[in-house]
Amino acid sequence: MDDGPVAGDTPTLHDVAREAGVSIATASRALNGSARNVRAENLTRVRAAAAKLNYEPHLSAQAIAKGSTMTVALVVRDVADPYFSSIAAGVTQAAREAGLIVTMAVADSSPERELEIVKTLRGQRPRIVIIAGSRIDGTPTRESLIEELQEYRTAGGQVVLVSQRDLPFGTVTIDNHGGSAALARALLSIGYRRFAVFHAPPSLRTSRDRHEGFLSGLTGVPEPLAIETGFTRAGGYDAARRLVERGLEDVEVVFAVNDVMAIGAMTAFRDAGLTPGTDIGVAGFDDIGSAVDVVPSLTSVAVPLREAGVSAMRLALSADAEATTRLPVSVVLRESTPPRPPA
Amino acid sequence: MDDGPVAGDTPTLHDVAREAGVSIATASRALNGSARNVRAENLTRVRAAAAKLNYEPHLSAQAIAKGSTMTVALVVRDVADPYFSSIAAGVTQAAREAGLIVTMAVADSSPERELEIVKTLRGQRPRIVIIAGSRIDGTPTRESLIEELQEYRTAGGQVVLVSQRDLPFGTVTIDNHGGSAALARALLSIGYRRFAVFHAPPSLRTSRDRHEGFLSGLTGVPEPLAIETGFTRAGGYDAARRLVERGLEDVEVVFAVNDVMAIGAMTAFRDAGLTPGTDIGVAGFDDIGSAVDVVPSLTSVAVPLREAGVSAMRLALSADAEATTRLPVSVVLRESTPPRPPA
DNA sequence: TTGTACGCGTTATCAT
DNA sequence: ATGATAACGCGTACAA
Repeated sequence: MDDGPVAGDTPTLHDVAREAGVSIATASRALNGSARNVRAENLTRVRAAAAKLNYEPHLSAQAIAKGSTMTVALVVRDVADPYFSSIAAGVTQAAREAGLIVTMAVADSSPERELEIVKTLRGQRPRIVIIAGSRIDGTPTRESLIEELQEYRTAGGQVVLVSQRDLPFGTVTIDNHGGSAALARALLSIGYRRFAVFHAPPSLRTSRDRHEGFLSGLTGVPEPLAIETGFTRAGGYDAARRLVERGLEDVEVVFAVNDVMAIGAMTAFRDAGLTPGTDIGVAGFDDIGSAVDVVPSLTSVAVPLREAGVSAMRLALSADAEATTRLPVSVVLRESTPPRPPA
Repeated sequence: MDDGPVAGDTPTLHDVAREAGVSIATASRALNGSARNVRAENLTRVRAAAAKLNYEPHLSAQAIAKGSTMTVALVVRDVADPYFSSIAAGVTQAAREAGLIVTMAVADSSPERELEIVKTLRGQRPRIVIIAGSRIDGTPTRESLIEELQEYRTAGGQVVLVSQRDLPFGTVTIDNHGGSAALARALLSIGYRRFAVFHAPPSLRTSRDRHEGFLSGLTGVPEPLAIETGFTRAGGYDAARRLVERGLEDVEVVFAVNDVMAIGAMTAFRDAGLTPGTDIGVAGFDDIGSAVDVVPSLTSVAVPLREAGVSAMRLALSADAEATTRLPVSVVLRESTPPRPPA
């Protein structure tokens, strides 16, 4: 009658080996390594012992022994934002399928914070680093960040950026420019001629691309009115309020560079006594879940966010260091931009 | 002129020590341990060397050397759901303040998957395990899960459950029962008398608590009509459709046990030609962000989700193994339940 | 205060 | 096929 390990102690490989009556090396082989090179009987004995002791290998120990981890480090701007949480969902799903563990850090829209995260993240020695929604465009930390990310590479890690292009790393982009252009053409085709654009500061690359893409899709109409504001619901609300104060004049439809801005704008219009869809058209970008639940339902450009997360992982696992995946988007016309009869 | 470590190699403490001309032990003390016991000059030398080499300590190595990690393992039902992503935001924020690393796993609404996750998670030897939105009520895996979680405890880890009570672990609950009762009283006070409840199967504890709480708040009115459906937007849509098909009869207001269900229900009513708020009142629970952006804006019960995540971390760090934090909720009446003049 | 040496749990190399 | 044993990178007694 053996009394096993001391109560309250987590069993180690050593305990399993002892329980199975084999050496620790054989136990290791039976559980993790090349199971082919171990006698069938010992294999079952070890497995039985592991099950009996409820043994789980110590990942950290494995990591330092093998010289590499099973970790993918995910950095997002804000988990609570449906945009990023959808990407995170895709990443975790793909990571699970690949048997990897996901660690998550939140950058809070701060480039400094982001740099700090990426720095300390190195301590984890992640196999893969995925950064979603960074705004490293034109920030003073840009160079340092690139440098820091290079180090992961030389250390054998993969770096993938989501929706951040022009950097020497694997990249998953969504076709912001093309999607906005397609939206512009769609709105033209159903009769709209006078446009306004609610956009964020151009240093935010996503906003700039969508803005420019929209302009490129407009032909033969007056220059749209551009209102700069925040990339948030509050920003959209504020821009709409300013537009109303200044006088709608002949603006027929507003394109907000993302859905939450568009939804905020709709609420602002309504607060000002205007009915979105009827008095003024509204379109967004992202096609977030609630786009179909607002009234009127929101015209938008559908972005496969979850797919973006999955693609990021796929890219990282492909070991193709600087490949780019561009995700297709699709225009979804809804009630917020009803067809407009020619004047 | 020294040539430092081989290019492409991640510097170790050994490299730092060599660069600074001290022993590994001194380098270790200077960077992490008791910095008091090292001469000022060596301290600066080591720090300079670490900075020059851009050294980051290998967390896995630290973990096995110290015998404990800096990891908090977060298990959520679905990251893409705003409910859980808000909790996750709170957890990551609090973890950051405590200098801990968050790993995230998604349980996909499956108790089996949840058990599997909790099992393999042990490999991480997390300091803290936080489980949000489990549905371990009455499932066959319940006992195994409890047993598994106990092991974390005996291994020196902390376990905290969010919105899951009656288990021998730290718990953060939201006052589902009380909040629903308060909502019921509020609706009574503005004139509603005939109710319907859209709820999920009672094995889902959250749904059951909200349902029962609502009933307990109703006095002197007919038994509400109860429609069982899924805990999702689609479930809400479906329940509303069924209610309409069956005939609204005298139902004046619907309470859906969460907001996404309520929003789905509103869309279903509208699809059926009814105007929510006017033809039928609708109320939800959670007060998710889009509650103010739907039309009519949704009456709900506000839940401090982010706070829940923060509280879970606080609880875990307090080392008070089985304490319970109950988060207060508050009724928010909006346009979806306009005051109803007495008949 | 500093350095030496051992231990953490695992994998991998090398004999056997 | 199996068992010693040397790594892996770090913390920390212990000795100096």
